[in-house]
Amino acid sequence: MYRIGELADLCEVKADTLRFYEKHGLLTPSSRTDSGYRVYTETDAARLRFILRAKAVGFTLNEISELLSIDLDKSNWVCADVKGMVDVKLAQVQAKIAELNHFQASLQSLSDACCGGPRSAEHCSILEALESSTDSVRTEHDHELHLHPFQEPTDHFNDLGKAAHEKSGN
Amino acid sequence: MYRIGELADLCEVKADTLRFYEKHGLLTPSSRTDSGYRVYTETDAARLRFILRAKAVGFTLNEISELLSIDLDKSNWVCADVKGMVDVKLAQVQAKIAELNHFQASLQSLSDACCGGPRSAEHCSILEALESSTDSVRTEHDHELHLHPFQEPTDHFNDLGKAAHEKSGN
DNA sequence: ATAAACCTTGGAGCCCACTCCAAGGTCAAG
DNA sequence: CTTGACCTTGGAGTGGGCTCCAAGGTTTAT
Ligand SMILES: [Zn+2]
Ligand SMILES: [Zn+2]
Ligand SMILES: [Zn+2]
Ligand SMILES: [Zn+2]
Repeated sequence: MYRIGELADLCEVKADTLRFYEKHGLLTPSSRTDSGYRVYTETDAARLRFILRAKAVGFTLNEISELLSIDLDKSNWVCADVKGMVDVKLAQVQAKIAELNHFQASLQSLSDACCGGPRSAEHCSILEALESSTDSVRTEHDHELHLHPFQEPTDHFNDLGKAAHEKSGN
Repeated sequence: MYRIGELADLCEVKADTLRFYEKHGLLTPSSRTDSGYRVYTETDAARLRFILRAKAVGFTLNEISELLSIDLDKSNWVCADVKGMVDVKLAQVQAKIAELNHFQASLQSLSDACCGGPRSAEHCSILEALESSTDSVRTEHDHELHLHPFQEPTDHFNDLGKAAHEKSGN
């Protein structure tokens, strides 16, 4: 038997969260004290742990509601039903990962092209890339050129060397 | 000069979205007709494209507001500022990817352990894993045993063959 | 002249999972 | 008997990005 704060501490959740789960039908305490305090049994605690484990693998609370009702009525469901839910979620997660991998690659190429230094953002290749319609990103390879405008012919060599370091835009 | 629907079609966005961006200070049309219709210039269109490109690399609209104000006032910002925003976003995206990779691995091991067949969910290893406190997942390797309770000794061979296909739980 | 296709506004609703608040009741220790 | 830690409720707020609605005004084609 736990009061709300005890169960919350036990499962490293806030009491507010337990009230929220109750409001949404996921976890109703088995009883109340005379004064109205929620009283959770060990069974309630097990149900909370189920919820938290399902959350830890990426299910939403709505999906967890479904899983809970299946769990309480197993004989009317088959493995295909349960595995179906997992596989749908898996596909969603994989789709999201793919999207974020796109973001990650784009951000990395923007970051790589920018010197990150104290020079004016007027020359910043990140802003330039966001302004322009092309997908390629210019690398900021012209620092010394700006700082030393009167270069010797050997700077052509520098330019070529730097150019070789540049990432090609996609 | 575009009316709202024209710009929306041009950039494959809904007119509602453009009004939403305006309400949130991201994109205000340069003028209005006498009858109150929004009129967008080519500059406005460029700004919208900036917004859409920033969205495509994962920035939120609030972050895009910041980027836009930097872009309009470049001389008062430096590369470090811009690259900083990109790198913060990059770290956020990478953290989210890491979380989703966890989800993905957990879901995959749940899925792998379940037969996905038409048998009662009473034997489902997915539900069992969500109920139990251990992190390992039992593989459902006992189908034929249940369906054909009177087996010949050769079924031991079947069991071993199946066991070799099983993924080990984590 | 009239219909169709456009445009205007303010505001509500949605998904998701909390999180916080105010105003009060309860309970154990000192 | 007071203090402080706990508990109760309903409801509002957060961030994010739209999306839809109603009730009207405008433009264009026929
Ligand atoms: Zn720079
Ligand atoms: Zn830069
Ligand atoms: Zn099965
Ligand atoms: Zn199963």
